[in-house]
Amino acid sequence: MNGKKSYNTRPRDRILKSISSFETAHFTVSDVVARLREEGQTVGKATVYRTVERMAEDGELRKYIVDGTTAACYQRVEGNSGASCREHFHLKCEKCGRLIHAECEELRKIVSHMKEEHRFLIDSSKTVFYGLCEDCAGEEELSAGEKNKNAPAK
Amino acid sequence: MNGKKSYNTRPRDRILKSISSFETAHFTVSDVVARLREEGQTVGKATVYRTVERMAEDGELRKYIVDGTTAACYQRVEGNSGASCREHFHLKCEKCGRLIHAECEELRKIVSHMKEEHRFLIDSSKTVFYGLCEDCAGEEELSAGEKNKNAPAK
DNA sequence: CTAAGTGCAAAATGTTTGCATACTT
DNA sequence: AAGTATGCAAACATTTTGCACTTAG
Repeated sequence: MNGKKSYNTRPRDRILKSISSFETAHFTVSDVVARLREEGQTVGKATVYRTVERMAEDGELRKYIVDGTTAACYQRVEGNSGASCREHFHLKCEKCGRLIHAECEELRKIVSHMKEEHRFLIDSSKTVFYGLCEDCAGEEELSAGEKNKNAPAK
Repeated sequence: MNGKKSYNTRPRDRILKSISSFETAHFTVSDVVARLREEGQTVGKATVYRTVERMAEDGELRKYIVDGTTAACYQRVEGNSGASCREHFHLKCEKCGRLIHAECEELRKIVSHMKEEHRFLIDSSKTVFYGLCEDCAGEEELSAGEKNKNAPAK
């Protein structure tokens, strides 16, 4: 996908395996390094950066910047094949920091709607909904009307 | 909004003025420092960071992380008057940086849907949809189907 | 043999923090 | 006087890069 050959080396193999072990979850470069270290395998983080960056360029991983202070997150792209690509959004709780994955028809509709009516092409991989998760929003707020929308600031 | 008093100091005044001068455009801390320096005014960047960070907490500025390698971007929030900003979303063009305001029934629906079905309280004032605006998305992409979702990589 | 990959440590960013000093109220 | 703010430099965190060395094809 990138026109560049890649050699099969032991470090590369380890890194790829480690990335696979994250399944479809998010991970950072540090996560990979840490996980490998736990298994007694050492790899230079520069190599991890290089590997992951290339994979992102090749479309095998998706790169996210979830929050300012946090490191870049990567995530395996599943079924990276055009039409089957799911609209996948993220919900980030401003209070506890939890990152929730949301995949649903409503969200898919929004993408179409924005395209048709507002002529704006949403990049769902970069879009994050901020707000309060179930645990952090009080029960009252979740069942209440439309008032008190202001979340307690960070 | 923050419960903390703030003193009127010369550096603070300069920073506020500089931020105002960016109108509704986005800017980084370096931008502010640079612009001030051009005018022969010096301020410690730590002070700018502190000022801007607090303003973001207070809801006067909005903080964006546009890209991994890029610094945090701030942008003045217009009409930051509590309830009026409800159900009001922003669309940010990743290419030209344009910030578009969107207020529509569909978006309002999403808020309810997320609350009812996903038990997540969206904070619409902090949520930004990233993507491509009408001008930056090619005509083909806007009328095309679901293929070619990959934005031109960095 | 040649192109590509690796690891280390240094450099480059971008942001935060400790602290002594200065300013506001 | 008490509470904030400031600026500097050092501390931090993340990512990139230069370079000598190894490895795959």
